[in-house]
Amino acid sequence: MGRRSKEINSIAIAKLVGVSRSTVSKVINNYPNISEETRARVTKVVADYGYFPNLSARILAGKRTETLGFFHFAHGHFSEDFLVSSMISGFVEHAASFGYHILSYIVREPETEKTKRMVREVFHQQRIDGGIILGARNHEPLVEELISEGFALGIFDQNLPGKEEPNRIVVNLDDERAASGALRYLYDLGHRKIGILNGDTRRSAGAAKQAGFLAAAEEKGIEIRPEWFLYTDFSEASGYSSMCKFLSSGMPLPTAFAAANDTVAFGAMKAFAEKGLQIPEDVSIVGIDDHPMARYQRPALTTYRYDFLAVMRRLIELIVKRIEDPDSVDSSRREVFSPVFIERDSCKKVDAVS
Amino acid sequence: MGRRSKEINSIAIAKLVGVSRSTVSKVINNYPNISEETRARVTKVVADYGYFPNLSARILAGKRTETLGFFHFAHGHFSEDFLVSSMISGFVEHAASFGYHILSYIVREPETEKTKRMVREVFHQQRIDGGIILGARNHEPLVEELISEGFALGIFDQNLPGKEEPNRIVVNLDDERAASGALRYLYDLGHRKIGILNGDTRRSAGAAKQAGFLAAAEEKGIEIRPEWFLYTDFSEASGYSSMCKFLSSGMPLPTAFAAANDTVAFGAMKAFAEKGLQIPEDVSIVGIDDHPMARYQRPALTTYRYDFLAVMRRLIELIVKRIEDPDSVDSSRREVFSPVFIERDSCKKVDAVS
DNA sequence: CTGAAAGCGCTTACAG
DNA sequence: CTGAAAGCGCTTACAG
Repeated sequence: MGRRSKEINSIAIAKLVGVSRSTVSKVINNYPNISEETRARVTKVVADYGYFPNLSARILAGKRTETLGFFHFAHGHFSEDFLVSSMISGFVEHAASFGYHILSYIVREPETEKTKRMVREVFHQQRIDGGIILGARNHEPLVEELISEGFALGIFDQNLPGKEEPNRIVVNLDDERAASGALRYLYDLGHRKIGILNGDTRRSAGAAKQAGFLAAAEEKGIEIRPEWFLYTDFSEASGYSSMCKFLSSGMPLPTAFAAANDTVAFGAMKAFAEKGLQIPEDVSIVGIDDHPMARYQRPALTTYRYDFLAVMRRLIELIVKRIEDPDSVDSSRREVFSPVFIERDSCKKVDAVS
Repeated sequence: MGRRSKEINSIAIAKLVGVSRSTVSKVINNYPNISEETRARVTKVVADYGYFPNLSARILAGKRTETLGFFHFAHGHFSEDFLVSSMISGFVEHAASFGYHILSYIVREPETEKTKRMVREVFHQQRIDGGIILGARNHEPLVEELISEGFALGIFDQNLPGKEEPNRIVVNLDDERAASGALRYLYDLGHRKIGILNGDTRRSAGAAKQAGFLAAAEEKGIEIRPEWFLYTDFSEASGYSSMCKFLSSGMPLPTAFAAANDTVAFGAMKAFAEKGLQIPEDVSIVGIDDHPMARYQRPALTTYRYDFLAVMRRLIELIVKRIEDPDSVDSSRREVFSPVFIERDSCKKVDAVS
């Protein structure tokens, strides 16, 4: 009928071998002070009967769950899912190499009581040993609450420069460098009239990218005109609608745009296409991420590549270390990864007339 | 220090309210026969103290884990990861709507003792209530073993026509219909010299697609010449190398190819491009899947869309039903979903000369 | 090197 | 409607 019969337990194994459950347990857990002969006999019976110690009983007796929660804060839109979900495979495999299991969650409305409860429950139930947070805003109350409750958290993309943020492991990509690099690249191609498709500045990445755009503009002595500074929330839809609105405003067009991420650039490119504007003939555009789709755009999008996989690997490594030996990792660890420039076909050289 | 202090437990709650642990438990589990007054008092204290019953203790006492294992059999190549991982988000959310958690695994070498042990352990440890299997071959021994051990399994894409396969829920896409449809489409455009990029016939989808290609060819009275029948394992790399080999063989080119999936088509398109062949001017190609990248190809790939998300949703629904009430779902349930044709730019009309 | 016993935190018949 | 007690299956000091 598909119902499972009972599994064999440690008492049965002990009886079979003719030792105590303590001894079985010690063999299973590879403890010292067991004679080779006993160890061998227990091991054999365990293998013969296909015995697997019950996980819940082990956890209840004080063992770790060896499970990590992966919380993807998605804030209602699906824009990043494609990118994020394409990271999951590598993520799961890397965790597995440490012997850890991955429980995945999508967090759509972190401010909702229902969502908060769901997430907190996962931790408080002791379903996981620690969590990985992706896409949360800076100082997301839910995240701060979990940290204050003492849970082990690894966060991707969160930091407010100058602010102390204790008791968390944070791994970031160098957003400021990517953004300023993108702007400088356009400048070096001769562009002086440059527009920005800015991101969500409530998120660390958004704030850092804005800082990068502005710093490079200032460095090169070019002014970003307010009407060329467009706002998005990092989603393709917002990139599209922002650009549509701008294009139908009748304002003069800059010769190039730097976008806060590739997804936003995709949206803008769609808007350009609908208005009959050719890229890069009529307008250049550069993104950030090297989204899997970037090279399939027409034209292929020039961008900064973020090695998300490497970053996530590192985050897992650090969180596992922290879980297994809390003192081995600073209570407030921070690491930054650098992006790599990928030149493709979406930008052209232009006469540098200011 | 990041170490967690102990959580409050049901004894403490009971003491606080002035009732027994049994009563606390009954309130938590929403059992009847509790006075409204008691229920309210317990509920309040539970909320005030942020009490979450320990999961392991509950499972040990006989409750479900409310967790599903998602096992993606990847067979060593990464070809499908992109597609598969793009399904995970929707998958996780849908499971959440049933109150289920998702534990994800990538299974690379199912024949390895190490892998087998890892997978079986997840079930035997009682980490999950049931599993979802994706990408496994027909009669994959590991899967058959799990079924024979009595675990609840939902399988995507597995069936051998005519064979009885008990004790499993199987959900399939209508591969035969997609394949025969693709071939008929080419025929209707006037193509008579048609090549096939076949898939891995050890997998249900591969066998069914081959049957579909062949059936439609027979129906239309066209012959698939052996040299135009190319073999792949569903991966982009194999599509590419198969096509390269064919193109450098000096054999005459058919006017069109039908590919067992989009990924294989992508590989073939790359090979065409490298040989300077234009699509669809020199050769037409049609895929199956509507891979997220299909519309970004140059030219955009004509294909059959598989609604993977809908299929996975249904699979989850069925497996959850089965777990919660084993008699509510046939021990050998089977459902098939139909693909939808998506015409894009990779095929052209041709004079029908046999 | 081995084992008896306590303990982890819940649920569930059962009795009242 | 409520509670005392057994039981789930393990691990871990502790004693020997």
